[in-house]
Amino acid sequence: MTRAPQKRRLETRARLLSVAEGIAAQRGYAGLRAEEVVSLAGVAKGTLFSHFKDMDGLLAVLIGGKVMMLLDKMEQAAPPQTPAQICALLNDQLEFVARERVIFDVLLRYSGVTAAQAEEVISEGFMRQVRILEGWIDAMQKAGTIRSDQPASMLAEGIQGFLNHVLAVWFCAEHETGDTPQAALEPYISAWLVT
Amino acid sequence: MTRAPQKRRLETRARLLSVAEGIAAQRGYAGLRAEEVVSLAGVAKGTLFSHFKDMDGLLAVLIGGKVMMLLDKMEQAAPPQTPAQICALLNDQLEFVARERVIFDVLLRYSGVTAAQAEEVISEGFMRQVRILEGWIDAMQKAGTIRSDQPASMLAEGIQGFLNHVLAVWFCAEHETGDTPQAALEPYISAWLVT
DNA sequence: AATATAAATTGACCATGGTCAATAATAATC
DNA sequence: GATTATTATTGACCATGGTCAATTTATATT
Repeated sequence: MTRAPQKRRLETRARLLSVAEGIAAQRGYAGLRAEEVVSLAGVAKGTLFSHFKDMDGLLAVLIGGKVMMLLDKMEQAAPPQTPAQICALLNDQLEFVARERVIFDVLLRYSGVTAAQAEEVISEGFMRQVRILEGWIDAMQKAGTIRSDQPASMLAEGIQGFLNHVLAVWFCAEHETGDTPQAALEPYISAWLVT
Repeated sequence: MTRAPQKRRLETRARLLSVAEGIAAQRGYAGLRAEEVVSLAGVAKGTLFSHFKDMDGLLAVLIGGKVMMLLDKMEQAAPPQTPAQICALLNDQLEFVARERVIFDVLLRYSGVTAAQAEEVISEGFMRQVRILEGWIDAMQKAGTIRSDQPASMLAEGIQGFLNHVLAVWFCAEHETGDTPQAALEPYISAWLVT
């Protein structure tokens, strides 16, 4: 049987996260160095890796937190009534992920449908997003403004696919094309949801 | 003006690739170690990185080669006439990518719409695949078996999005769900192409 | 053939993530 | 409060990718 973590451990973890967040805010997530985090947090290197499986694990917690905040906002907003409004509500999220390739990478890696590790805030966020989308879509289906030949869950997951797709293209194209991910998303969503 | 590469360089490159391919065939792409490749190829470490930007660059060339072979096969096959047949033709590709997460990662990273580096076989493969899909879809649109309210190019790119989506889910779920990527793909494609 | 210029390769060197036996701090038991 | 068991932390150590000034090899020029 595993015991609850001691107070000291929780404090250490909080310090590591807060330091890491500070660095990330300044130099970006990709700019995080294990050495720097532990030195600023005043702990040894091994401690970091006893709290997080690896650097990606740390990133996942940081990024997962941000995503949760964005989802909170999404949930509070008035439900969309058109595909275009769905896109508008996904704007912030798209903008956040588009900021750094490593965000996209981490989200894609840890956004499992099934949460294996407890620490994986990301899986949770992923599932939560699908649920939100599903709710919206369900309401729109009942209103008759979009197709109803497919279950809402499938349409919702499809939207996540398109989200990832436009982001992938965004990063691959190295921002050469003027198209933002937001602009690229709309046609897909519209075409996906048409009656 | 940059000169054409000398014979020696081409030989070295070929040896590096062949050695790397051998190791990959045995231990998987993720099992490639720079030290091992150069030692088996009989060159110094720096040589490898003068031929390829980094290990991912080497992987990209190896994987890009395989993808090209799969595309050859796809091109030779009889054009599909239903969404299900499209999926069937994408089977091999899906199976190849599903084999190792690192394949998916490399493809996603380098599958840019615009090829920056000459060496990026992957971008080329990516574009070629869209063209093939576009050809199929165009024919099916003319035959009236699928929707025609969207340009073939958009539908083709959407399919690539779904491909990546089911692969992402596949790797995230750690193969827990019995669903293969192939099985997961079909509903999306059907729903995407319906009239 | 001797010399000059450019291409190709080398390997010592560094940066960074990650490990793990040893130690310190905390909680449980007597 | 002394003893034992468990949890938390430590930091020397390793693995691996990647760099770059120096060196060797090939090509052009005289």
